[in-house]
Amino acid sequence: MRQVRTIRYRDIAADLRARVEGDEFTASESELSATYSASRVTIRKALEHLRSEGLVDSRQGFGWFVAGSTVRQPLAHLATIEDQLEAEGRASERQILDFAFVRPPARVRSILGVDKALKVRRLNLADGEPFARVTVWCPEELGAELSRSQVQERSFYELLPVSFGGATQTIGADAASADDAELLQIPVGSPVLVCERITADAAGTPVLIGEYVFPAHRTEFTVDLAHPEASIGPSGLRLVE
Amino acid sequence: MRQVRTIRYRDIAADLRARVEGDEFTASESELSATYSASRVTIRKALEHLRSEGLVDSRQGFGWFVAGSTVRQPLAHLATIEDQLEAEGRASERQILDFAFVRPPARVRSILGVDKALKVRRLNLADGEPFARVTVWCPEELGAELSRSQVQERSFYELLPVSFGGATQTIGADAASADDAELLQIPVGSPVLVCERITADAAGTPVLIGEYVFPAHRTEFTVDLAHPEASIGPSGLRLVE
DNA sequence: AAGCATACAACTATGAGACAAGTGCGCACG
DNA sequence: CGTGCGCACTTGTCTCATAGTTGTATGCTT
Repeated sequence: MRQVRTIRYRDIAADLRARVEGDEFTASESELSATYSASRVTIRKALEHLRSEGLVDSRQGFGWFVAGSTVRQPLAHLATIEDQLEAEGRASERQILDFAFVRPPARVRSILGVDKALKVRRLNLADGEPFARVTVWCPEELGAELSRSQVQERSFYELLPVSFGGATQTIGADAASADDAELLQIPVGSPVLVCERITADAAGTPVLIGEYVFPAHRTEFTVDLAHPEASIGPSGLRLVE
Repeated sequence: MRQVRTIRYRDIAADLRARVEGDEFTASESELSATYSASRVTIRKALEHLRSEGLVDSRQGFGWFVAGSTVRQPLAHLATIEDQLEAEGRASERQILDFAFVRPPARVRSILGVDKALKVRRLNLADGEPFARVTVWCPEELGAELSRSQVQERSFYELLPVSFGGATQTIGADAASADDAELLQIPVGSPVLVCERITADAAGTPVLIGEYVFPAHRTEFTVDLAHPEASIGPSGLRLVE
C-alpha cells in the first residue's frame, strides 16, 4: 500500500526491528525521539507496533527491552550438548586431545581481546562413538584455574566463575578435513556441520569461543521460533563472501 | 457528432487506473488536482469511480491507497531471506522451476495432514547468482488461489491469507545432489546446508513446509541467544540415526 | 450536466509538553 | 555496616496544537 502521506512510525518501526534483531537495542523513548527526530508519540507508536509482534516489551519506570530475553528464568542450567544427551539417556564422554595455553589465531584474539588463551581441543563421544570435535578458547586469565582433568569432567559453563549472558551461534557446513575425518570416523570431504558459539558474560564481554564440528549424517539442529518474524530472519541467515 | 465535450473524469480515471496498477500511486486529491489541472470535484469523481471497481480505497483524514494491498502490508514484515537480502541492498530474484499440485511425499502428507498439495520448486538468486534451491509445500486448499507469477513475485507469507504463528526450523548439512549442484553451480558432493522450516498458523496447524538448500561456502546461519540456557539446548542439537 | 471554485467539518498523524507512577542507584544518616 | 531517603530517569497517560487529508455542501460558469 502506498499512502499519500508518509507514515513515519512505520519506517521507524522497520528500522527499530532491524536494530532489535541485531541486538543493538539500548535506548529510551526520549533518546530514540532525538535520534530519529521524531516525537515521543511517534516513537511509542513504533514501539507498540513491535510489541504487538512480540519483539520487544516494556516495564514502566524501567524501559524497553528485547522480549524473551529477560523473561527467562535466571538460574536455569546452562544447556550443553552433554546435558542433552544425558537427558536422552545416552552416555556422553569427553576425550581431551589438546590442553595448552597458546597465542590463538587472530580472529579469536580480536574477539576475546586477549593475546594468550587456553585452547582445549576435545572429542565428544555419545555411547562410545565420536560425534563432535570441539575446540574451546578461553582467556588465559580465566583458564588459569582449570586443570586438564576438570575440563574432561565438566563443561566450561560449570567450571568458570562467571555469570553468563548471551551467546551468538553460527551454523555452517563444510567438508571434513583429514584430521576431523579421522577423529569422527567419516570419509574425508564428507559434509560436516560447523558451529561457532561465542558466549559472553553478563556484561556482554565475550569469554568463550567454541568451535564444534559434527558429522552431518548424525546431527541436525532444530530451532523453535515463537514468531517467524523474530526468527532466522535478520539475525539469521547471512551470506558470507 | 454528439458528445463534443470530453468527459474529463473518465480520462482521469483511466489514467489513474494505469498508475494504480503500476503501483505508482502517491498523491492526495489536491496534488492530483494540480497535476491534472482539474478541480478536486473531478478528481474525486474519478477516484470514486475507481473505488467502485475496488481498485482503491480511502479513509477520511488519511488518504487514498491501493485497495487489496492493505492485506499484505501487515504480513510483509515476516522475515524471509529476500527481505534480508534487500535490507542489505542486494538484488534478490526468484526463478520458478516447478509449480504443480501433486501428491506429496508421505512425510509432507502427514505433517500437513492433506493428501494433495501445491509444490513450488524454485531457485533463489542474489545479485544474479543462485544461492538457494527451495521447495515449498502448501495444502491444496490454500494454494488454490495462487498463480505461478504470484509466487515468483512475492513470498508465501505475503500471499497466503493466514495469520502465522510459530515455526520450527531444522538445520543440517548434506552433500550436494547432482540436480542441486547444477542449479547452484557448485561441484557435486560439495557441502550444502539443508534447512526445513515448518510454519504453522496462529492456531498451531502446520500450513507450510519449506526445504532450503544452500551452498555451504556462501551461507551460514547465526542465532542470537539471549541466554545460553534458553538456546540451542532443549530444542536444539539432535542426534539422528 | 459537467466542471470549477470555495468553504467548512471531521479525521489522522505527528509534535510538544505536563504530570503521575514506577525503577534503579547512590549518598547521607544513624 | 546497613537502611532509608531522595534524585534522576524511565514508561504510561493525558491535554492541546497543527498541518494535511478526505467528506460534503453550496453557488457559479459554460
